[in-house]
Amino acid sequence: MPRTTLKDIAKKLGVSVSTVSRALRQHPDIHAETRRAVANVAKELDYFPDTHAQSLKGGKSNTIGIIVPEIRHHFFSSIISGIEKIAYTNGYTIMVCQSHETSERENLNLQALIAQRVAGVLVSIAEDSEDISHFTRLKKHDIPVIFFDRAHEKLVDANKVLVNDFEGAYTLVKHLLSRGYKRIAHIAGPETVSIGKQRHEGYKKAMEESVFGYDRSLVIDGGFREDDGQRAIKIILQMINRPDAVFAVNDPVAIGAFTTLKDKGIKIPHEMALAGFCDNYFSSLMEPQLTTISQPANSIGEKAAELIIKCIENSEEQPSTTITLDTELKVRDST
Amino acid sequence: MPRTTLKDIAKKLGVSVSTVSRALRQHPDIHAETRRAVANVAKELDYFPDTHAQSLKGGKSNTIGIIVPEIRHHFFSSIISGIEKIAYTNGYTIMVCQSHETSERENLNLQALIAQRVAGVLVSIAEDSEDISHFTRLKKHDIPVIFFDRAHEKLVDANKVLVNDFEGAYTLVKHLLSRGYKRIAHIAGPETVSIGKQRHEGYKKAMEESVFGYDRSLVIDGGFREDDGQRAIKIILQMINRPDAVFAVNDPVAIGAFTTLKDKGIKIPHEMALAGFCDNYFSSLMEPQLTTISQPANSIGEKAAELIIKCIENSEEQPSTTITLDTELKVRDST
DNA sequence: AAGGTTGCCGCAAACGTTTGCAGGCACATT
DNA sequence: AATGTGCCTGCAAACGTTTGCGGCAACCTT
Repeated sequence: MPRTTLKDIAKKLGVSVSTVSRALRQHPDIHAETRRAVANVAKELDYFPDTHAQSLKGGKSNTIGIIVPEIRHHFFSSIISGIEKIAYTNGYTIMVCQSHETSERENLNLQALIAQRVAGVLVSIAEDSEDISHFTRLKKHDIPVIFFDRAHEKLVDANKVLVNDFEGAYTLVKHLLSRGYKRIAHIAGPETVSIGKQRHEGYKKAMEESVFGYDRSLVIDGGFREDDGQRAIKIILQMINRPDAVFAVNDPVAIGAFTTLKDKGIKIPHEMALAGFCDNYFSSLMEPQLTTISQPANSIGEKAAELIIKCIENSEEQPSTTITLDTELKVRDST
Repeated sequence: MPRTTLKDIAKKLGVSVSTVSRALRQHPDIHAETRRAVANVAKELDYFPDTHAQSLKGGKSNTIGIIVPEIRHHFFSSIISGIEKIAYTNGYTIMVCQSHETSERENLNLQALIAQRVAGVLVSIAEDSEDISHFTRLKKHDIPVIFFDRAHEKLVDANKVLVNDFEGAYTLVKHLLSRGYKRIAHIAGPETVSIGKQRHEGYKKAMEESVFGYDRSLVIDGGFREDDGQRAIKIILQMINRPDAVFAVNDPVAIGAFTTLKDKGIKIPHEMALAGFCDNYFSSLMEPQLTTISQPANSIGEKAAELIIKCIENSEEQPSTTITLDTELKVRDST
């Protein structure tokens, strides 16, 4: 059975296709009775407008594209959940892509989204996004884009929804210092990505203000994934003057460090304290519960969705805005 | 700037639109030189075919719809990840919807997916899906559908990718019995959903074979969400003859029970053992690590994606198949 | 040289919608 | 009776693609 179209309804009622279209869209030109009749037949025949035909005609679709590094990370799936909620209530559907932390995949995802004529794109960039030229293609295609959680340092005039990375890191490290930890290591992310740079800066400032000072050798560079955390913590454990606390740049890295520490039988926090930027949900499930800077994943998604919809619907160029959400220090057992 | 179309390329080269279309699709009728010229201009102008126009013409899109109860659950996001991987390598994109465990939202999601003319739908039904008539609409629209993880008992001739729920539950409860637990409670899910029924059945059989027998009063009915687990474990804790072990039907329920037990300071497994059907990742992060029947979430997604693509591409009606994946008993600290 | 073959290309229709414009009808106004 | 005024509806074009069919050269065959 081919899908039912406007033509089917029109034929059944002996009216024209345009009348049916207008009737369904509540156009005032159409007689109330006709409208009712159309509505009835439409329901009877289980009619839906074909979104492809609609977008083809209108040049726009009602789909919002999302690119995240990994769907599986609770932090990102929570954000997606937040996005979906807002998108849904505004009549948009979402299309989710994963970059797997590579800009190559990011680029391909972007192609697919452009081909889909998405109304807008929400993206949290991959850890290796050195070259960000692929995002300029969106501009060429007049597709608004919003960067959430992670942005690139070169992206200055862009819409962003971020958390207060610098301040969060600063607060957390201050907390560690106040707890009496003396050698605090930092498992850092790539400097080109905002959360990598800003969190490192926050750590740096707090350390500089301490009696111990900032020591670059206590910073282990890496990516944003679990195995980066595993690798880094092993390096830290072999340091001559072993640190007594670790600040991990994000969720997977903290978990990688966490599991490795447990595997090696190292007691948290007595032998090594651990804290990081984490999803609240996760860190409270673990044992010991992790002290973290908790990030409002859902709100990030909601704000980002609200902003992109605003950009889509007021198509006049908006000034680029940055929304910064506050983080919260959650002191728990791991420090 | 409007997007570049076939017409733009054609105009620039002084050929017809159809020639450009064929050239890009490697049609043998087109001269090699022409084809090269077209390819060059296409790249220069950053051309992508408009998927809406394509689907409108072909009546099919390259989008696969997915409906899950919650994206945020690691189990489902892992499945989605598996689906995305296979879909991606076969040139499909995915569109993700959440039912939030209500069949009402499920229905609306379905509408959106039909309107999108998705090529196929993968769905894990909501816990309250009593009425499943909305799925028959897909059939009317000639859209293949595959149920993964959860199916409905009334869906007999449908494609399914499930895990061996009955056997998994049976094996797990046998394990608990062999560990010496005497009063094993079961936090059950809705009977209309396959995983609810089958896991209960597995539990029942194992108990019937034990010296203790099957006692319906040890089974607490509920849904599939975290608060169901919390509610159920509280009931269990207040039982006159308190059980010494609990088998939770799924991931969120087990976590709900877990956190509640910890909050109340009840030692696992000494005062109460806990086990469940869980995602492997999760259960190994918790402390004590949870004994579980681990489910191959990624494989479920991959198999489901492979199957739906087969259904889409061999459009002749396939006989309905059910793929059952094996589970694995992971004995850990919680029992 | 007439007819046949082959290689390359364009015309036009079709997919399902939306929408500016025009037209037809009934009624009220001169 | 002719004109004007709403009200309702239909025509047709357009969005960007794909594709069957036909056309027109150039070449080959007898």
